[in-house]
Formats: sequence, structure tokens, C-alpha cells
Amino acid sequence: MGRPPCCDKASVKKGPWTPEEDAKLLAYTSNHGTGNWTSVPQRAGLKRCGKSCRLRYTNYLRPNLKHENFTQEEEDLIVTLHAMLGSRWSLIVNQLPGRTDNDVKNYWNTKLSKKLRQRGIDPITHRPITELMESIGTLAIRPPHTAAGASSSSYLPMNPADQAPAFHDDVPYHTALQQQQVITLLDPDAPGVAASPDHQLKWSDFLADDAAALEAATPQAVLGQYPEAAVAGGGARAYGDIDSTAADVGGGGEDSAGSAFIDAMLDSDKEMGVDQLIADLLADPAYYYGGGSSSTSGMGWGC
DNA sequence: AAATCGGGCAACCGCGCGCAG
DNA sequence: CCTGCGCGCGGTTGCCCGATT
Repeated sequence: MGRPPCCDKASVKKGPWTPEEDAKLLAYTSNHGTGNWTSVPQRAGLKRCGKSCRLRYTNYLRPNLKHENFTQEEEDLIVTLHAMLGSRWSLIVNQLPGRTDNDVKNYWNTKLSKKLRQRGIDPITHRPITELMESIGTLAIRPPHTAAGASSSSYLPMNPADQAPAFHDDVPYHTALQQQQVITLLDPDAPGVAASPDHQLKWSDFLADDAAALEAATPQAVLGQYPEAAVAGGGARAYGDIDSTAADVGGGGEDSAGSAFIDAMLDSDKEMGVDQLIADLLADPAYYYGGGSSSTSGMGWGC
């Protein structure tokens, strides 16, 4: 049953590619295309895993790749899109012809995130670091929620990967809806986006670590108790899994509950003018930094 | 001149999803 | 329907090389 293994991992070569290997791979792909990577190493005469071949090709050998430094415009676009999408490099790279996700990811990790920090902006949340510190202070004195079995931490969803403080009562960006809109604009074919006109956020995500509360609480009750959860959840999800569509909400009788939650999210975003904000951001990358803080207006990344 | 440090980047790793068998 | 691989993706690692001590 199933397919045979793609390669014998014990015998495949690892490490840097040699010019000879590059030449073989390039010759093969130019003659036969790039279908079925698992068979490429054997057909091209390479002792590599197909996965390694695909990576080498897409990140280095692929035609039309740019190998020169990032331009100012590209930097601005990366920063803006990262603010909207988080580290979804595949989506970001769709707007940067000739660049690879690995390129952009490395450039972000080594250059852009440092530039942001130097300017006092948290590269994860894209908010002034001073504001984050204030938020943390506010959180520390926030009274615990004990009703409905909700733990004090359960309404502050955090992406374990980045551990970003995802709570702020006036967050104008990073709501899941906002991010979803951007993804839809950038990639109409994105799975789970266009197919779900009434995109449903999984409200139970906000209580995912509290099974008792999950069973007991209705979405309305949850929102009533934790009005900040809608915003906080959006903030966290800006860097987490936002592909929660049909697969996430399809079963378990969550449909009506989900709809109520969505309505709350929609209302919240509408109040904040998120729709217009997205349109402005996409029309003018400088808008994001020029909107409120003169110190960060027109970042001038290249200087 | 040698040793150490740190930045940059290529490549690998592990996971989730879709689908072939 | 179930299993497990192919593929794509994001995160991480490790090597190389230039700068610094």
C-alpha cells in the first residue's frame, strides 16, 4: 500500500552542491522540466534526495532568479507584507518576482528585523517596542478571569513559535480577517480562502487549552466575558495558522457558533476601519509607517 | 599572524496537506 | 477507507568568510 520511498536516505549525499551537480540538475530540468522530483536524482545521475534537488533548483538554479541585492522598494514591500501576513514567505514572495522564499526569509532574519529593532519597532508585531512594554505592564495588573472555567491564560492565545505578545486593546492591524483579506488579494487561489465566502474563525481556538471552557461556553458568552479576546486572538493569528476554514469549522456543530463569532469579528474590524486600512496599505506601502508616528514615517530602509 | 567572533546564506529538518495506491 | 509518500512551507542549523582583537 502507498508509494515506495523517494530515496535511500542512507546513501544520498548531503551538504553543499558542487558545480558538477548543478550542471547535471540544470541539464536535466532544462530538458525534461521539473515534474516528479523523486525521480529527478536518478534520471539526472545525482546521488541526492529529490527534495534536495527541488530545493537547489527553486532557490538557486531556477531561471529568472534575481541574485542582486534587494532594492529599497523590495525592502518596503517585504516589511509591509510581513506586517500583514507574518512569516508567510510563500505569499510574500508572490509579490517579489525573481526572489525565493528562502532569500526573503534570510534577508528578513539577517537584515530587516534588525533594522526594525534599531528603529524601536518590534519585528514580530510591527508595533513600537515601548507600546509592547506598556502592554505587558497592563497585562500584569489585569485581574484574572475565573468564570466559566477559563484560565487567566486561555484568552491570550500565543503562537508558541514566536511567543509574541498578541494582546492589545487597540490593535489596528493583524486581525485574522484583515490578514485573510490580504491573502485573498495576493493569492485568490489560496486554499481555504476564496472557497469560504463566510470565512469562519474558529472561536474555540481562543479557549483551545481549556477543554472544560470549550464545552461549557458559548461564543457569545466568551465574547461577552472577554471582549479583548477578539482582538487579541487576531493579533496572535497574524503569525499563526489562519488557514482555519472548512476543515476547522466544518464539524462538531460549530457552524452557528462560528457565525456568531464571525459577526463579532466583522463588527470589530468594521469599527476599526480595517477594510479601508487594507486598501490604503496595499495602495501605498509607506502608509503603514507614516500613519501615526512621525519618528517612523518614511522609514528609509536603505539609508 | 593567529585566534576569535559574528554576519550571511545555503541547505537541511520537520510538519501539514493532498492524493495516489 | 486507510496508509503513507510527494510536495510545499516555515523554522533551524551549520558552514564559510570577513572583521575584529
